[in-house]
Amino acid sequence: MTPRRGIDRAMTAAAKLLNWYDRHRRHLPWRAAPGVRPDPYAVWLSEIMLQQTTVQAVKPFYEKFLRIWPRVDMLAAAESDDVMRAWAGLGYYSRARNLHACAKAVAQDHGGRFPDTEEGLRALPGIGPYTAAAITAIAFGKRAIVVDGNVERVVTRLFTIEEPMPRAKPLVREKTDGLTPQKRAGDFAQAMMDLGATLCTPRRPACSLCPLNEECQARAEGRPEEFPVKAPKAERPSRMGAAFFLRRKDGAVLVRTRPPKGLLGGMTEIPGTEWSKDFKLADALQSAPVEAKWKKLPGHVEHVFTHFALRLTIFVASTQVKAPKGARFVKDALLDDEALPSVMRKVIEHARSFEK
DNA sequence: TACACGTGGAT
DNA sequence: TATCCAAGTGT
Repeated sequence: MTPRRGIDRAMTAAAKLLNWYDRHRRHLPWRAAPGVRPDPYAVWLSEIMLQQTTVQAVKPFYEKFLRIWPRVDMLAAAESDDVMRAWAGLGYYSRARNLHACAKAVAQDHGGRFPDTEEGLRALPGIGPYTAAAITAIAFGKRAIVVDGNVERVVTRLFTIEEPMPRAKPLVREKTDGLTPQKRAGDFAQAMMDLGATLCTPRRPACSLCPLNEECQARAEGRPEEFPVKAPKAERPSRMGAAFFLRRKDGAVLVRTRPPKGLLGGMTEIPGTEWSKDFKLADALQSAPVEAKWKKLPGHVEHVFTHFALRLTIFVASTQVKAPKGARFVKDALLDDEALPSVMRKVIEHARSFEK
């Protein structure tokens, strides 16, 4: 046994991980330099965006938001439509509504400063147990037990937790508590996430490079990919529907705003039918927003949501009418600036591809 | 507790 | 092509 081995053995897992983090941390736009306390607003904004969303997808949105609204009071003062437009394309749009509501609450009820306790943070819209713990640790340097999907993967592997998720959450939290150091809890949390994102990956983890490979039970048993154990997922149902792309003579396009809650809540859409399993194409025109000579376009728009797959048939028409109740015309040049979710951008792209 | 809630990249 | 899944929250 070499002296080096003896030192490693004496180090806690947290010390090993922090040592690794100091050398291999990812450099992300929302991370402060080592030793510098980050801006809680930046930490909060990034954490909300990163919920169920990849770092790569978040980066441009984070930069855009920080450019437009550098401080929480400025975001609080923004128009809701502008926030939704800026969020369009990032998904899970209730996050954007809660983001804005949270900014207003911080500005109005907390003097523009984020609460520095988990309890205080947890009371704000869009901040759940994970985000409250993450902000407490990362932005305020206080010890908190931060458990996200990365931590779940790392910890279930370290301890070969056989109980399936999410039932194992209390045990994972308990184990994470045991690993979390008193100091540098924020760095520890980010180190766990970096480890999960770069080495302790869902498939083909790079165990040989892992700073915790000597204490990992799953690695010792040669089956890291078997963790975390998850219950089998229900299959994804299919739904169908139609959308009606109407051009006025001046080129403006008919759109409407979806109801504030639920799927794509508050976002702009091309008017259409309900999306259902038993959609009948023959009945589609009954749902057209105006009477017109609707022409069915060849092909379909396909889009996959988390819990169902959608196939839309697109109808197009051109008329000179007033916008029906609840709908409005948008100049073609301004259409792309609307709060359009990705599925609606596909609809527009499909319709445009058949023009001229 | 279980389900609703987006999107795009990786395999 | 199909499936998985990525720093979860709200109901």
